[in-house]
Parts: sequence; structure tokens; C-alpha cells
Amino acid sequence: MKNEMLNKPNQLIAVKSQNQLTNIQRKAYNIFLKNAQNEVKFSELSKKNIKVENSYTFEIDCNLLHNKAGISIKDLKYIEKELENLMGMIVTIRDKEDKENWEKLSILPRIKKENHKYNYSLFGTIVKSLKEQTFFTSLNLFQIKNLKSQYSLILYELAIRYRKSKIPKMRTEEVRKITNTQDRYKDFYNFRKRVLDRACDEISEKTDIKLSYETKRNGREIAYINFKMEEKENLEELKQIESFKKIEEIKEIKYSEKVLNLYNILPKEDQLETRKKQLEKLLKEHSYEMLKADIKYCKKKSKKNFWGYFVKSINSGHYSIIEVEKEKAKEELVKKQKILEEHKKELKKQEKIFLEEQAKEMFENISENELNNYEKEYKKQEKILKRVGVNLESFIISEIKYKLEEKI
DNA sequence: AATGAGCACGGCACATCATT
DNA sequence: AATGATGTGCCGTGCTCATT
Repeated sequence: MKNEMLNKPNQLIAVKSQNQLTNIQRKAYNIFLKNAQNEVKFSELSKKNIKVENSYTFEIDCNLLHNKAGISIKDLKYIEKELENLMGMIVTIRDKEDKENWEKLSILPRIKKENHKYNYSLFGTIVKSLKEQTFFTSLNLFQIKNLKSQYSLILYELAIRYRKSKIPKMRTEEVRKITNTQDRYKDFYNFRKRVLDRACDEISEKTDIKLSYETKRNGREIAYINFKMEEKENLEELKQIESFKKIEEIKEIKYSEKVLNLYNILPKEDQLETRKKQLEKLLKEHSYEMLKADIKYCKKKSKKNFWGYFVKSINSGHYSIIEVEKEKAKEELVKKQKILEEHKKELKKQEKIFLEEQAKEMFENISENELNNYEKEYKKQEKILKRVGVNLESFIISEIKYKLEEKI
């Protein structure tokens, strides 16, 4: 189980509450959500209409949950207490049209342990968003499992939320808000060391992304924190290459000194692993000195197709197989490049869609200050813009989009 | 030039966590 | 209940930048 994906509703990404979520709570809750998401998408519940005002019940084996969440604690009472505290967490959902309207709900209203199983309820609002997945972040729970610091979890979820675009530059207070550290680490050095550095280091070490940050000052005070994320997508490939190299090295040891000597005087382009095998074979039928002389002779005579000339000059025509192999390798390469290109195209497409969404979301959360600035800008070019049919809202959204694009 | 705010850094004491 | 590990708050010193 390398990938255990949870499409987590964005409202649940940065849960704000009086008490902060410990990492055990956060991990456990992610698994509760994942379990519920499975049910609601694939079991008989998926056929039913989810009603916001109802609550829904799910069940998961205790050990399975502990295992998946990476909880190694054996003290069941301690876990019980953690789960109890988890129940006190409240999430607020604000109406997008009218910010005066809001809904507050407990993220885990009921839980029961019976026969090594957790039986728990979630409110319809949450279940519905798990099912519909309109604004969500796709979290790989496997990556999260080993994160120790609670701030790592929070920042990882944040980073993944903005995976396809860019983590917006945040005011320091904002970062403190989402990490629940407004009243903690007042000393910025401690905040940096205990929260930012620790989380970035841990995420970079243990997950599929690399996270770093830059700070920007406003006078003396550090006013902005700009997170930077890098994908580590080549990691698996690199590992494979590494292990492949090791196998090659082991193979190398098996060849005799004579084979290696001959191999070393081959033309550079012919120093392939297969040549060693072939040389070993040839050495059984021909003397070392003979082969050595042949190689030297053929190197001078035929620079274009050394090996073919060489083998012919001895007696056989094995080189054709190599040619075929080379051709195949070429085809493979072309195929891979095509796939890569398509992948890139798809990414760009998604990026565009995401940018649009992002810009709209940012517009909805725009500060008055920014709004005023944009209004000023708009008024400057009002005549032209109106003639083209661009109103203030679409002007701002396209401005935001433009800025986002620039960042990328 | 003097003053002070905000941060960097190391270090200490105490609190809390995670486990036995 | 005990304990080692880890987390947290706070202090002193020193630096830089901004204000007066």
C-alpha cells in the first residue's frame, strides 16, 4: 500500500480551534475521513442522497486505524483521551455568497469502541463534501504517516493544497494562525526553529515534496513568509537507477581480469555491459593475446562499426543482436518522451483550470486595501475597459490570475 | 548620536509527551 | 507511577534597522 489517497475537503485542511490538534489526532482523523470516503463513494451509501442535516455512521477496525495512521502507542486509555479531545474540534464553514452566514460543526460528533472496532458518526455536511469533492486536496496518507511534528502535518497539507500552483505568500500572522501558534513561540527565532525549520526539514526528508521558505521583512519585522515547494517525483526513478547500478557493480566483480582488460581497450562507445559477457564467451574459444590484437587492429580499421568488424574478423555475427537492441532502446526513448510531453500538456491544462479557481477564490477573500488599489487601477482605464465590456470583478480576477501566472 | 523594536543565538528550567 | 525524550518559555547578549 504505497498510495492511500484521501481527497480531503479544503475546509478541513486548516482547522482552527481553541485547542490544537495533536499529530495523533490529525492522523487518526485523516484515516476516519478516508474510511468514510471509501464508504460513501463505493458502498451502498454511494447510491443514496447525502442529506446535510443527517449524520452518518461508519466503522473501522481499531488496529487497522492505528496501523494506517502510524500510531504505535499501546496505551489504549491515552488514545481514548486523544480521540475525546478530537471531538472538541469545530470547523466553521462560511457561505461564499453571504459572509454573514456560517455553519459550525463538530468534526467528530460521536465515537464508540466495541469489539475492537471504532464506530463513529460524521455530520452530513462533511460526508457530502467527502462525496462531492468540489474543493479538495488530494493527500497521500502514506506520506503523512511518518511525520512527527504537528507543524509538518499542517504545512504538508497546505503545500499539497497548492501543489498545482504556488503557495501564496503569507503574512506571518497568517502562518501563525494556521499553525495555531499565535500565543506560542513569540520569540521569532524559536518560531523559525521549532515550527518552520523543523517542519520544512521533516517534510523534505520524509515525503514526496521538498518544502522551504523565505522570509521578507517590513522594516525590522518579518512580515511575510513565502513557502516554496519542489516535487521529488524523480525519487523513485533515481532509486531504481541506483539499485540497478549496484547490480551492475556486482556483476562486474564476477568477470575475470582478462575480460576487464579487453573491455577497457574497447572503443568508448562500445563499453557496454553486454560486451563483457561476449568477451567472456570469446575468451573460451580464443586466446587473450589474439583477441587483444584483434581489438587493436579493428579499432584502426573500422571506426563506425567496430564490434561488427571485430566479431566478423574472428568468426561470428552476434553483433546484429546488439544493433536490434540499440534500435529498441531508441524506440523506447521516443515513446517515453511522447508520454512525458503529453503529461506536461495535461499538467498545463490543469494548471489553467486551477489558476481560474484560485483567482476566484482569492478575489472572494480579497482585503479592502487590495480592493481599493484595484479600484484605483480600474478607474484609470475605466473608459477603455467598459467599452470592451470588462467590469470591476472580472478585471480584478484577471489581474490576480496574471499575478499568479507571473509567480509560476 | 541615542534610543528602542525586532530578531538571532545559546542556554537553562520546567512542562508535556510517549512509552514502559 | 516512573522515566527519558522532546517541547516550550524565558533570559542575556548582541546585531541591525528605524525613529527621534
